[in-house]
Amino acid sequence: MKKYLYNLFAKASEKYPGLKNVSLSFEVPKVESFGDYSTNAAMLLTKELKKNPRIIAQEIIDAFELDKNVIEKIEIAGPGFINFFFNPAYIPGIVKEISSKVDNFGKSDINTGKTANVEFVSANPTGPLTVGHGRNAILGDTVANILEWTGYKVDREYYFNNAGRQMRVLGESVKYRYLQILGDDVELPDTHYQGEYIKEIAQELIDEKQDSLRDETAEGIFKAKAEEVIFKDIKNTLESLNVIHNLFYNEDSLYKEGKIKALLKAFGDKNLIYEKDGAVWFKFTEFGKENDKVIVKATGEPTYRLPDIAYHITKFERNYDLIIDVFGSDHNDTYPDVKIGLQEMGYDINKVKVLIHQFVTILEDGEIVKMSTRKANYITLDQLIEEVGKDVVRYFFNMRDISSHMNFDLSLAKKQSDENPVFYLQYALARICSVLNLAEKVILAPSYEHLDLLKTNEEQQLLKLLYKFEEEIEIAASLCEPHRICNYLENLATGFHRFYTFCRVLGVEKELSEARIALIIAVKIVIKNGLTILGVSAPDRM
RNA sequence: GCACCCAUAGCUCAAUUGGAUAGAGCAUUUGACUACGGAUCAAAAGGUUGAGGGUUCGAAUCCUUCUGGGUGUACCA
Repeated sequence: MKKYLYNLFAKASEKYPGLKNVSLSFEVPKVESFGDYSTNAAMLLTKELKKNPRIIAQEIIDAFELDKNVIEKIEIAGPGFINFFFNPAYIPGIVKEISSKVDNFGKSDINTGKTANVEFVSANPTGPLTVGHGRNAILGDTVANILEWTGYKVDREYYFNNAGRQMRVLGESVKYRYLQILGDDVELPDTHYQGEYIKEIAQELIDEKQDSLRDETAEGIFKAKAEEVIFKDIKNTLESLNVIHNLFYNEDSLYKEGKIKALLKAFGDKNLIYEKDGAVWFKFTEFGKENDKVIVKATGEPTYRLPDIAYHITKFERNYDLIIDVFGSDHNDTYPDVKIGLQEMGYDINKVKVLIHQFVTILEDGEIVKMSTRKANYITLDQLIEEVGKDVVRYFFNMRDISSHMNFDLSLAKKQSDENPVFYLQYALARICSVLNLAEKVILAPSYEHLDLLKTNEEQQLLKLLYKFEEEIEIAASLCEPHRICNYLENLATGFHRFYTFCRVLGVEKELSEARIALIIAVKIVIKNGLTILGVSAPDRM
């Protein structure tokens, strides 16, 4: 319907040239009596034309070539809105379109030919993934899905660092546990990783090598074993959420390929850095930041900023049209530095989109569960998946705007009650499938010949929702906001349930019945496609 | 102190990015199946969008000053 309106305006602008300068937009009014779509184009022209917007609106309407079979009525309302009322017989056409595209309905080609890189999770292998990582993982993966639906070719990338201080501490932690199991009287310092998983890794080493590792350094086999085991666990956890990265980028390769040194030299040539107290500092104060920051420590080791910038440069060198970083809010102070670095190296930082999601607060019986990997008093992502299931985890993390602090009430999620929107959607599907099964038994098939019989209020509302699916995906893609898909699907399911209670599919006259079968098949396809984007399964029964 | 984010119905959250009368679910109250799955539907009630000021035809949304929360503010990543 919207596409039709755009065409209508494009033609009208030949007769009414003022329209060419308007950034045209159509909205579905909140109130039904304001029509199916509405535009504020006339109001946007008031300043330019210095005329009453209602007069402008009338002039625009006069320039239209109208087909009464498509648009029944046009009204000017309020301060100058132009409201469009579509012909009810035109609206069911969407059902036919859906039936021909099926799994591809909702896909568009607005970004075909472009490539995107979505970097997410990127946790260093120091411990199991937390619930916070879960939000990150689901957000990144779903954004990637949405981008793919608009035509992007997407790489899902995981950036990690298996060197550095944290990993050293990890190796030491394992060695302490190893010695403890062997009966040595050593204490694990507070500063080290306290989790049970450390003991398990130590036990594995004992099973494999007994006490022969007593004199090995913590940096050697202990660290290596820990990394191997933990990374495998991380990948397993992600896989159980259907999150699969196709690229892994190790920070180490930046050093091996000399990219760190080269970048440092480039910064030097551009006079962006200086030495002080044996360290190398970047002049962030010249870019409005409060302090300059160290990028190479006195020990000669870079801080994370330098490799982060070098890493992002590789993304530019790999020619992505869109570069997305997914971070938790604890990183919100670091990416501006990276952007400054990139900008000074001459890269177009508009290609970089940083998604900062807020923290997840876990509530259990009304109590807040605080989380820290090192102190090990957290709920792991694995535990969460086990408690509530993959579908609920994926849906819950997707359904909120990323900028909102999210409360995840465990006791509530465990209940799996009707408060859970996942079941609401899946129930709609199950109902549709059930009706379709019965239809088959009485030898009724969908027919697209008499769709104009779909004219009750409930049917028309449902049909109009179907039109919006593709558009919602496009908006969700351009804003990187997966929660819009959830909102849309819940609306669609409501529309269906309402239709279901007021309109019988079976047991009415044959032509109407066939048209309604066609309608619910279309609804089923759209719900299924929506759930596919979210990574939630779409069962035929439940 | 400074930076970023948040504040909307009793609770958890939306609001087509500046649009017309701010919407859902839960909880509360009241209705609806001898027929396609009642994990459903209909209706009532619930609001000074944290407070004040500004911008304009029009503000939950933009600017500003407060208040209250979150996250950072390392020669950790």
